[in-house]
Amino acid sequence: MERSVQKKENRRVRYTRLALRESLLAQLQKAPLNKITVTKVCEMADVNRSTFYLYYKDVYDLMEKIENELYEELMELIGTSHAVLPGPDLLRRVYEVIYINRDLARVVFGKFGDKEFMKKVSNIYRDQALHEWKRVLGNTDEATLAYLHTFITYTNIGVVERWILTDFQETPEQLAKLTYRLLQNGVSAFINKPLGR
Amino acid sequence: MERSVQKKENRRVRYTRLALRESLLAQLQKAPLNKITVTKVCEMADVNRSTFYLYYKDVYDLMEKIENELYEELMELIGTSHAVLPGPDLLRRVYEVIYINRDLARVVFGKFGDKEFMKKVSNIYRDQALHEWKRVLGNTDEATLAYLHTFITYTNIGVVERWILTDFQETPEQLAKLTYRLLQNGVSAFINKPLGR
DNA sequence: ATCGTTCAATCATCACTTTGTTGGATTATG
DNA sequence: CATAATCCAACAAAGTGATGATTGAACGAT
Repeated sequence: MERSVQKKENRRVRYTRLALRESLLAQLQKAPLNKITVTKVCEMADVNRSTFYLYYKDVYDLMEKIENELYEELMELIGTSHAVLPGPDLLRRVYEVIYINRDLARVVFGKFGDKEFMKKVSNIYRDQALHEWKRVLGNTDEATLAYLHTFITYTNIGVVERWILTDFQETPEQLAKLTYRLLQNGVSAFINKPLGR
Repeated sequence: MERSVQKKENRRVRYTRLALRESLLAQLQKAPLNKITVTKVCEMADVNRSTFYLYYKDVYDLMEKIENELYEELMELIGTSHAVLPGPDLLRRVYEVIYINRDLARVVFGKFGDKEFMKKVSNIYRDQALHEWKRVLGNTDEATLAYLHTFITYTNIGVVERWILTDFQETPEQLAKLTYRLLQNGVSAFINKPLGR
């Protein structure tokens, strides 16, 4: 019985953190982050404001911490991939994690969510895949590679955002296939004719 | 001589608006919008705070107004297009507008910029092109069309963001070609095999 | 178990800044 | 000159950080 990472955080501490977290997420359903004050979050959470500052710098900091939990989970999945493109299998697993956390995802990626976050997630690929790209695409110049990465990232972001927006109509499996097809076709544009500035 | 929209704004009014606008943009170079207060904007602009509230609700409102100027300009270009894809020619003209306004664009799309804005711009296509898509793609279901639109939007966003981030290395012409190639190839994925949920 | 003891976690209160709003004085424009 | 635009200053209300005091969970001794 020794989940090493799990620290022996006080029941108090865990409750406080959870209360603040839930309060923020609840309020994000009604208002954008910039309209949500530390005071209001603490009121709803029934936690003293000074306690809030003990853990977080401001509401943005709190939001970041919440996001990071999802991020870490996705990181573990993606971090091991070394392909040119995220394969349909990896995509499916990523989408499954998002689906499982869909209550959180709706808020994080939703109308009032942080648009930067998804980009950060997609960037996990970058370093993993960079040298693999070079191998396949030959001596393509840096600028082309950069646009390739951008293309992969944003196709992913767009698909996922719409998926969430339309309330997860497709299965992770179906969405993975769709994304992969988009990526394959887009990338072929690079392979056949590099940017050649 | 009757530019109907142009109202007969006072020289004073125009100056006040400009001062506030420049002040905000200046501060956005150093801090995100949520750290910028009305008070500070007015100080730097040397405009009384009550005057600020005469024109804008808060800093977010001011930012929105600034963005809308760029938006209107792009709107005029894009609003007349009816093709399945934004053609290389239209893309070039759009990129040229962005290039001309690159000082503003850097801030709007930059590190502390509003990520929603670009999406809004890209959405101008949507309504224009929707029925054209149906014509070309046959009786494709709504979901597939939605993803098609998302794909077009985000490819565009990604390319432009990177373009700005890397300080406008390519010419609008070159960038238009690149984007068009990406879009063409991606869309072909839809044409050949619709989503078929 | 029950009791202290200890120390982290939480709270109550402070001084300060920002926010909207208002009424009236001042200034610039047409 | 008339008046629209701006400034001034004063206000209550709200939000912010930081302080030192208070509480309660964990633990060893009884």
